Amino acid sequence: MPFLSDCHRSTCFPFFAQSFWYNFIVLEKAYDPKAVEDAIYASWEKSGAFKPESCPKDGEPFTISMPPPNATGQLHLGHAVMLALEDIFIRYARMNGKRALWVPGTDHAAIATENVVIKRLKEQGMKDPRKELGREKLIATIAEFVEESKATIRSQVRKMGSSCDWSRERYTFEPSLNRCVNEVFVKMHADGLIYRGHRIVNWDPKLQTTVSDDEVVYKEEKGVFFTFQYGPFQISTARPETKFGDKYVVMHPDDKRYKRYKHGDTFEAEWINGPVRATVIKDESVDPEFGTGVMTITPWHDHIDFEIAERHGLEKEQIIGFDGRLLEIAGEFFGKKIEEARPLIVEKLKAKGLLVKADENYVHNKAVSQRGGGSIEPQIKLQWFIDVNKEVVPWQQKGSKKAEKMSLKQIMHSVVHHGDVEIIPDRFGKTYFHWIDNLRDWCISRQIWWGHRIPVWYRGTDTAVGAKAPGPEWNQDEDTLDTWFSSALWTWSTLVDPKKAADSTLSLEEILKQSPDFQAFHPTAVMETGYDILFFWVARMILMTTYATGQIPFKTVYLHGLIRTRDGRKMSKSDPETMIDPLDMISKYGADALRLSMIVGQSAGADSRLYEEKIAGYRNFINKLWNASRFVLMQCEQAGIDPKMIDKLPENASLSLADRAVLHASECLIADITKGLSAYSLSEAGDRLYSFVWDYFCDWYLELSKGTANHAVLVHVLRRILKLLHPYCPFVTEQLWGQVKKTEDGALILQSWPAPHEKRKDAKAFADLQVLIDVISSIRKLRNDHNVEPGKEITVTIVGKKFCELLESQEAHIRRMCKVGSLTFTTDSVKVENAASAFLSDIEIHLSLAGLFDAGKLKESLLREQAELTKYVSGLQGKLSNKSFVDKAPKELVDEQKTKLAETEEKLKKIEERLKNL
RNA sequence: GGGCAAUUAGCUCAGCUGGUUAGAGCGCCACAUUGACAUUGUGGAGGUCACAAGUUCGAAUCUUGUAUUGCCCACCA
Repeated sequence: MPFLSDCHRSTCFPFFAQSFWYNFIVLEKAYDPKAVEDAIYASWEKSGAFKPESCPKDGEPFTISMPPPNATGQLHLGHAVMLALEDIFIRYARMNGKRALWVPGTDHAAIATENVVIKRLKEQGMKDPRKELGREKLIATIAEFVEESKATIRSQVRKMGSSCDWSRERYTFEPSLNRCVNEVFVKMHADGLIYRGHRIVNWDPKLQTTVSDDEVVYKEEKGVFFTFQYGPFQISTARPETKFGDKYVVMHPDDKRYKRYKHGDTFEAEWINGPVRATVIKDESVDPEFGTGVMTITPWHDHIDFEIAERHGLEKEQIIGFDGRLLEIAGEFFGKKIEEARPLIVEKLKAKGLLVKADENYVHNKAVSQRGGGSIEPQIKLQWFIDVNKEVVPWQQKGSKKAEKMSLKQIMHSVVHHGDVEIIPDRFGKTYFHWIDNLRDWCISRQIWWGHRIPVWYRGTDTAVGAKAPGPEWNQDEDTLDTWFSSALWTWSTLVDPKKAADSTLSLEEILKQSPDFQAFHPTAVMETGYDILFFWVARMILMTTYATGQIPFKTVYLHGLIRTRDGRKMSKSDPETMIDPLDMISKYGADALRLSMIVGQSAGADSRLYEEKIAGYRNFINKLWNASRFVLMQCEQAGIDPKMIDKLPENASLSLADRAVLHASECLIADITKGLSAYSLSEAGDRLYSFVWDYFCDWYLELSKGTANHAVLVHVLRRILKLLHPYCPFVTEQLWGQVKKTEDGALILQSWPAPHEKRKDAKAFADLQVLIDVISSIRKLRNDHNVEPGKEITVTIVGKKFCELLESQEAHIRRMCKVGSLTFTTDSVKVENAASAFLSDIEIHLSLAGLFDAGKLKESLLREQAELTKYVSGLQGKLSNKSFVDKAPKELVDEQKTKLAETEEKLKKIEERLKNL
C-alpha cells in the first residue's frame, strides 16, 4: 500500500517543489511566527492556491462570501474571529477536493464612512464640509480616504492567514456592483415593490438623513412626565413641545369613564397659544390603564399617532423642522430648539393653571441614532420604500409543485422555515421569524451623498426610473440608497462578470446567465457572520437575493458571538484599555495562536471572552507542536534518514506496541476531526486535536519512542497531525510540512484531507498501551507520594497477572520512564516487605522503600485510599442490590458495574492485607 | 410587556441523544534544569454542577418553578 496515497494533487504545483522554506535544516528551538508567516502567505498567494482553479475541476463548488469590512479603518477582533472561522471552513473544503472559493471585499458603508470623513474635515478646521466642498468634491475626498482604508484592511486580512481569492476582490461601490444595484432597483420598481411616498420615517437631525428602523436604538432616560388639563380631559406627555398642533383626544371605545363622549364630538380647550377646537376620537390602540386613559396625538412626529391618524383620516401637522427647531405653529417659541423650548412651554401652561402634575421620576426610552448618537425625531417625509407585503414575486416553495406569487416577507419566511437556509445555532431561527413578523416597509432612501444614487429622474411632474437620464433636462434624485441595499446583493453581485455588467444592452437576467462565476459558485455554501447583523444583513440578503436571482444566497448561516473582555465587558474604542488589537496579538503570539484562542472553547452564537493568557496558552501549544516536529526531525537526522524520502509504513505486525497504538489513535482522530469539521463543530474538533497532540502524541508516544524510534511511524503520524491541524493553524503546519513532506508533494494547503485506513486500526494495541501508561503513571505517583528522590533508581515488583506478558515485553519503557533499577515481574501475588503499593485492575505494583520506609506515612495513605474505595464500593453495592436497577438498566451497564465492584473489592482486600501487615 | 440564553474548580470554559469515582486550560502547591520543548516535565490540592420540587432504577444532563446575570424585540402617550 502506498504511503499517503491521498496526496493526489501533489504534482499540480511545481512552484512548491523548490519552495522557499527549505532553508531550515535544523529547526530553531522555539517557533517564531514573525519570521515565517508573511513569507508563507506570500507563497500561497503567488502559487494560486487560493483560487478555485487550483482545485480539482470536477470538485463540488464551495463558496464563502466574506462579509465585507467597512472601508473606514482597522480590523478588530470581530473581523478576526470571522476570518478565522471562514478560513477554517474554506481550507477544510479545499483539502476535501472541493472547488473552494472565498471572495474578499470591502463595503463603502455609506453613513459610517461619510461621517468619519466629515468629522475629520471638521477637525481640520472646516465648518460645514458639505457646503464648502459640494457634492462632487466631498465624494472625491471620501473615495480617496476609502482607498487608503482598503489597503489597510487588505494587509490585515492577509495577516490572519485568510486564504481568500484576491483576484476576485470586490467593493460594494464599484461599477459592476453599482450596475446590479440599479438593475435591482429598476426591477423592483417595475414590479411595484418599490414606491415613493409620504410616510413617517426616523429622521436624524444631527446627520440630516433618515435611518432605518433597525438603526434606531433606545436608551433609557429619566425625564419629567407632565399631566395637563386639556378641555374636560387630563392628558399626559413627556414631550410638551410637540403639542402645539394637537387637536384630537383619543380614548378607548370601551372606557366607561368617557362613555358620554362620542366619537367625533368636538369641544373647545384653552391651550398653549390660546383656545383650540378639539375632536374626540375612539381608538382601540389606547390603553385605558395608562395615565388617564386619554391622550392627544401628534401624527407628524410619532409612529403610533401617525397610524391612528391614518385610520381615522385625521389631519397631520408638522411641529418640528428638520433642523430640530420649532416651526411657526409654535408662535412665540418659533425657531427655538426643543431642549430650550420645553421648560418655557411648561412654564406658560403652568401660568395658565393647566399643569396638573409633574412626575419627576419618569423613565422612558428615548430613540437615538445608532450611527450618529443624536436623538431621532420621527417626521413625515417623501421617501422611497420597499413594500414587503405585496404578493407579486413568483416563488416555488420547497415541496410545492409550482411557483406562487408571494410577498418578500413570505419568501424570507419560507426559505428558512423549509430549511433551504439553515441557521446555526438554530435558536436564531426564532429570532429571525419574530423580526419578520414585525417588519414594516423598508425605507431605503438616505439624504447623504456617499452611496449608490437612487436611479430615478425628474422633469417637472414626470418621473423616470433608470440609471441614465432620459434627456438633458432631467434631474436625478438627490438621495442615495441605504448601504444595506447594496450589501444585500453581496453573495451574487460579487460573482457577476464586470465586463458583462458594463454592457448596457444586457438585462440583469442576461448578465447573471453570462457570468461564469455566478453560474459556478452561487448559491454560496455558508455565510459566517456575527449574530448582531442577522437583521441588518443576513435577512436582507435573503430578501434581495431570492427576489433578484431566484436563488437563496447561502445554504447555511453560521453565526458567531461577540468577543468580550475577560470580565465580560464589551470592548470599546472609547475605552482603549479594554481593547485587544488582533494585529498586536499576531505580532506577539502569531496568527495561529490568535486563531485557536478565538475558536477552541467557543460555541456558535455565544459571546466569548478573550484575554492575553488564553492566546499565550495556544502559542505554547503551537510551540509544543513545533518542538515535537523538531524531535522527529532530530531522530531522523541521527539515524541518517531523510524524512522526505519516507514513503512506506511497515506492516503492523512488525511494529512495536506503541507504534501500533499511535497509529490506531491517529486513525480514530481522523474520523473525529472530519466529523467535527463537517458539522461545523470547530471547538470540539480543535480541542480534540490539542489534546491528541499534547497529551498523547507528545507525552506518551514521543517519550516511548525515545531510543526505539520508528522513523516511518513518527513521520507518518506527524504528517497526519499537520494535515488535520492545517485549517486551524495554517502557518505553523505549512512551515513544518515543508520539513517532513514527501519530496514530490506540494504545499500543505493543497493536500488532500486524510481518509482513515481501517487496516491500520488496532484497538487491542491501543488498550494494551493504556495499561502500560497506567502502570507508569502509578509508579511515578508512588515515587512522588513517598518522596523518592527524582534521580534515585528504585526497586519495583509488578504482579502482572494476565498482563504479565504484556508488561514484561515493555520492561525497557517502564525502567526508563520511572527510573527503575531492579524490576521483577510475577504472575501471582507476592509479599514485599517495606514497600509502597498501588493496586490497579488486575495489577499490583510494589515499590520497595528500603531506607525510605515510613510506616506512619504509608498507613496514612493506605487508609485514605481505603476510605475512598469503601465509599465507592458501597455506592456500587447499593446500586446492584436495588432490584429495579438490575431489572431496568441495560444489561451491559449492570455487568459493567458488577465488574467494577469485583475489581474494587479486590483492591480493597489487598489494601486491608497491607494494613494488617504493617 | 414579549422572547432567547447563561448559571459546573479561584478565573475562562467543555461535558452531544440521562448511567464518568464530573473534565480541560490558566492560576495555585510540591518536585525536577545539558539531549524536542521552562513557551517544559512529573505529581498534587481544589467542585452539594445557582436553588427548589418533580419524572426515573438512576439527573450536571429531562420537566416545572424560583433567583441572579446578559442579550434581542416591542416602545407606553
